[in-house]
Amino acid sequence: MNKKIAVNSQLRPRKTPEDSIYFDPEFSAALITWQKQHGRHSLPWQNTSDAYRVWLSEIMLQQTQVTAVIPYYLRFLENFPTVHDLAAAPVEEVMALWAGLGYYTRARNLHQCAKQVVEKYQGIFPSDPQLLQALPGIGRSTAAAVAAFSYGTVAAILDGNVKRVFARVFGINAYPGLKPVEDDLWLRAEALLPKAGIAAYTQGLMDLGATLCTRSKPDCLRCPFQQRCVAFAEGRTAELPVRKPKSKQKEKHVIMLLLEHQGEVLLEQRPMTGIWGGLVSLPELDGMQEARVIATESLESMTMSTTISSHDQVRAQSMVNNFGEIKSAIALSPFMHTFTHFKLHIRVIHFIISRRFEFVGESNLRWTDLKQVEQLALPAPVKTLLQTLTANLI
DNA sequence: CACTCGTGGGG
DNA sequence: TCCCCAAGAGT
Repeated sequence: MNKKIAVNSQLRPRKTPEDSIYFDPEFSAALITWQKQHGRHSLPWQNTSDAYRVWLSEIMLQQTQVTAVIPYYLRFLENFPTVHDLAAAPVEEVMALWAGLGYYTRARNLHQCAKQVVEKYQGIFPSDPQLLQALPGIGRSTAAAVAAFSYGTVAAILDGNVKRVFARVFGINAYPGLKPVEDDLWLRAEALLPKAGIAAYTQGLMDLGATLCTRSKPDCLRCPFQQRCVAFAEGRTAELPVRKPKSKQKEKHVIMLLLEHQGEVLLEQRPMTGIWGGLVSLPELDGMQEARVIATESLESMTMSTTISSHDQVRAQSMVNNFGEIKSAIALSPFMHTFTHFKLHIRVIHFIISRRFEFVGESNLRWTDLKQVEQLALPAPVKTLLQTLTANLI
């Protein structure tokens, strides 16, 4: 008896949906039918099985809404029609095209991934999700989506849409971000996979979550799962999925130096790690040290407090000492930029100077023509600021 | 594994 | 104004 089981498991080394207590072929059948009739069919990255386009869209859509992605996707395709074009491009160009879309590690991984696909796979994305997942920027869910849409490989996705749909349909009473809960959701996702029609099924999960099973005001009357949905039956669509436990918003402060000289501004390449990693931005002083820059119209009365860190003090003083004649020093209105995990209070001091100073040795600082703003990988608020500055100069 | 990493839109 | 969070991955 035991021997027979062992033989069976050897013949079927991989777990199939039938093995799971969550197995339910009617789920996928209903979803596939719905998707074909009511799903989305004309998004820019649909109606193609080109793995490059599928992959590009999936990376951009990670944690990002469709409406935000569309212009970036089209721009990338124009500049990089194939994975070979992307792989051959300088990383600065990739970063510049990505600027504004957020999560900038995605852009560097995108570029690295393109290079690896060209080198290892002759520019042809593999169809095996495990091989895809070994590439930078491609996780379990993205690997499955790319394989399914490009090659019809049967593999499970588990994105925000799927988590929300499952949480409601199956009445999951715990925050989906918790490890054990997410593990259970993966088991369900695997068990519910169809034998055929994986592309329509995968698209259906996304479409259902995006168009009907939205986080607020879900359109349950048109939902193909209304009859079986736990949340609908119990009137708990507003409570499910369980919200993320809120952690207190941290706040940070920073002072940015906007040094301008004859249509040029001083910009600094940011380190690869941390916020806005790898982007170009304005030089910063650490505002957490209660730094105070008192900017006035006259050079003589411009002072900087000594309460800032020694590093920043040296940095600021070296700049100030090299200003030459300061034509004007104006503190712009402070503003705030909100991230997922904290708020950044930004104060910008705008100096217009008469002499452009240079730097000794290696430096991440460089003077840049304001006309190049559009081609630079700038953080969204900094880009807005510089665009406003440019507009006012005209 | 809990945390980090952007931005824009909706309620 | 403020909070939530969207086609997640890397550490």
